[in-house]
Amino acid sequence: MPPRTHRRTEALSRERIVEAAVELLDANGESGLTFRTLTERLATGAGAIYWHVANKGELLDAATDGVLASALKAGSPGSPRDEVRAVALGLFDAIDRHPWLATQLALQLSRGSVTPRIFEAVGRPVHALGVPEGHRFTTTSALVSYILGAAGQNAANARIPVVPANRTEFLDTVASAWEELDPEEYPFTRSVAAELREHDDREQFLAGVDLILAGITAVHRPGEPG
Amino acid sequence: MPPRTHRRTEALSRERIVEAAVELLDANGESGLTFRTLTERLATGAGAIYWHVANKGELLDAATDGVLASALKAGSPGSPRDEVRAVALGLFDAIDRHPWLATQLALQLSRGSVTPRIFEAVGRPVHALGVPEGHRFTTTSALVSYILGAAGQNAANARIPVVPANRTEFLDTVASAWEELDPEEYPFTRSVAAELREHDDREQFLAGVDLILAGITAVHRPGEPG
DNA sequence: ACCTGAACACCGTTCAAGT
DNA sequence: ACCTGAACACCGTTCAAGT
Repeated sequence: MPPRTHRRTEALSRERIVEAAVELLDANGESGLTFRTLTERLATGAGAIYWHVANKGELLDAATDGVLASALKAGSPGSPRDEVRAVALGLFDAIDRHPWLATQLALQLSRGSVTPRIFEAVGRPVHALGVPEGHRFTTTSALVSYILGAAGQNAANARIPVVPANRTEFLDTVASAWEELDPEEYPFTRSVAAELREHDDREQFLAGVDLILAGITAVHRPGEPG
Repeated sequence: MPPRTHRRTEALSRERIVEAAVELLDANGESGLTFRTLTERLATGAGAIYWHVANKGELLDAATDGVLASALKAGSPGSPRDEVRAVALGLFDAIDRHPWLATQLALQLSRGSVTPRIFEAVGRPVHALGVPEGHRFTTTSALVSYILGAAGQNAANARIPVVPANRTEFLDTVASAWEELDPEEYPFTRSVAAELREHDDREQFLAGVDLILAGITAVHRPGEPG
């Protein structure tokens, strides 16, 4: 029996290609996915991949679709507010695990199936919250914009390679830099450096969601507590 | 006197390079800026550009910085709320004019001088609004996230080349597509297609800002009107 | 000190040729 | 029907050579 230097070659398929693409993106970021790394990983030629996938854009779309689907499918047992929070956190955590997702979502939001899926997930609880017709689209858009914007910033942070244990130290460095800023030009940013040092990304993200929820309540159901 | 086929060659400088880069980005998007197009435009060689600029990343940083500076420097005469709106609109319009700016801001927000500048511009009026210490960082972050997220989505839309006159028609196409969605899976998105058809991007953006401002008021100054 | 432009390594994509 | 891998056009970057 000859030594098996490579593991058994499974049949190439669209799924296996997309799966490998996601792994490469997760491991090495946007620039980690090239047709060279992909052919190497799949032990095949470039043409083989192009047989299953039209081009790199389609590959990125498929990767985005897959990851997005699993991010949005979390069950939603609680109140509308809890559901909004759950959907928001689902997207936040997905982008945290797959930083490239933020860029892709921003690029794909305009066209395709991405927008309706996110819209639907956020819009249902918005409706349930009692937001009147004529305001639901705008309200849902505001939430989606916030969620994607905040998660995208977080993803940008995640791209800076920092050992989790050093995160405190990292925040400390940034906070110290803020404290060194010109007091004439940056009085506010300086004054808020201490809050930066102590904040938690996830908590802060949720606080923003709650702020918008409070705004929704204030505008549309002014009688009730936030 | 010989015919002047090219206009007089001005001295190459960092400023002239960055200026040309912005023009190429505005005209043809992210992919419109390459060292080939840039050398052609400036009638020079690649090495000449590298003499003034370390690499493409630095060039993009400089382009971002310049455009951002002019976007944030609008005077602010009114109330804190008006100032928040003015800063938000300034960024929104800048990204509308320079769609590539959204991507750059998202990528650069983590490090560098970009964050403090935006933070300062948004944070000052937040402070003036009466948000108490301990909540200013989170509140400002929420606004900045929303502003960049919403503007980024808008920039993604702007990347789809549509003649302004056809915009109504374009929205109509998207809205019609939404109305064709599976009623089981997308009840909310379908129900909101009509609102999509009639919305105005800029108004909607401001409505989101106002929603967050209402939330801030509700949470931190519960006695006062939104 | 500043500029030229050929050369290099790398990228996405194509395609004739194989099985 | 599916895969191979050389080839193509293009990209960012370098660098010996010029002025």
